Amino acid sequence: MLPRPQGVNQISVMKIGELARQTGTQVETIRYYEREGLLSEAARTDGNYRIYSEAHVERLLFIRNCRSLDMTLDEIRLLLRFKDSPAENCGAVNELLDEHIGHVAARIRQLRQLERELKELREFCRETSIAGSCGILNKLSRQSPRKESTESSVGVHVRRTHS
Amino acid sequence: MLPRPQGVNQISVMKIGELARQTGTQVETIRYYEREGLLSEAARTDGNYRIYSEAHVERLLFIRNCRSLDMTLDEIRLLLRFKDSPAENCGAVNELLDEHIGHVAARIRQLRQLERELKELREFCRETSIAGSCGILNKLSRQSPRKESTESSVGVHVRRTHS
DNA sequence: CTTGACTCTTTAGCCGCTACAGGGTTTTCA
DNA sequence: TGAAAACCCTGTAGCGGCTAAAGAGTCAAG
Repeated sequence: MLPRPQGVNQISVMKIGELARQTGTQVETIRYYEREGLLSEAARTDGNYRIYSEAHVERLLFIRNCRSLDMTLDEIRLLLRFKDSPAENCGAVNELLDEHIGHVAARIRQLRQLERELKELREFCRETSIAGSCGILNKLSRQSPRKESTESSVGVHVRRTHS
Repeated sequence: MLPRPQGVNQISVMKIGELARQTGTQVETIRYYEREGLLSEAARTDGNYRIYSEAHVERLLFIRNCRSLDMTLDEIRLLLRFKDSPAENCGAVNELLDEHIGHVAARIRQLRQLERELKELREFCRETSIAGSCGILNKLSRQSPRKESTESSVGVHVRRTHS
């Protein structure tokens, strides 16, 4: 029923695995986006397999692009709404992007400060010794926790360090 | 039975709310740390209330210090183990800190790159127009998603932009 | 006809909390 | 003294953005 998937392009109807391959997305992530309403519900084959076209590739690439720019799914949802109504004014798109840039910049400032503090802390134990007299452990015990910068308490919407 | 909490210090036995106040921690967070084994199980009053001493204040401040330096609970667990066995060599403490500094530095580099890309993207729609011809939306549709830097795919353990 | 690759749905887990709901205990104040 | 308020308890669910796994169905090749 469906043309069988080839290694390369020219296919315009495909199953989820091929969509995943063409966009560098995991299959589960695609289904997740569908549940979240970023992708509309796909048509199905007789065997209940989702089927996609080039249009889905484009839309998913859009989403993945936005994600690789660290936008939230909510932000992406908004952008998609504009993409879907091309007659509207795109001022809000610019606004969203400017805000997002602001968040990234704020997070960079936070992390720079954090880096300074960590390096300062590291200086407290230049030489390896026993834990009981380790300058780092002692410093960590005594300092009072610095409060998060005003920026972040104000809701910078920028995540922390670890992944 | 317990001396009643005063606005200021000198109290050495307290309930969870006072510990929370003295350390700037939420009550639920303290109970969470206990569940996670960062704080040992607290003694209880007749009425089943947790009771804490100065030692707990110190330990919790240590934890909150580490958290404000964006360490994971796993990292903190390791540091606490060293704190609890003062005879051991603290080389691993230095190592952990160096690694953590590396992660923060890597995340800063990633975010700088991200900032550059976002600003570049922003240039595609200098003037507000209609969404159908918005340079930003068009660019996002066409570009193929840049892969995350090798650093992050290698497991930099550094979170993304939003919070 | 079997094997194996693919797909389906549902559910749970990751991290570090945070926020309930629905109770019990203690303190305060009239 | 008694009622209300403030505090505490346990247990469970939710946040975001996936990821993984269980258990079953579908389909194409040899």
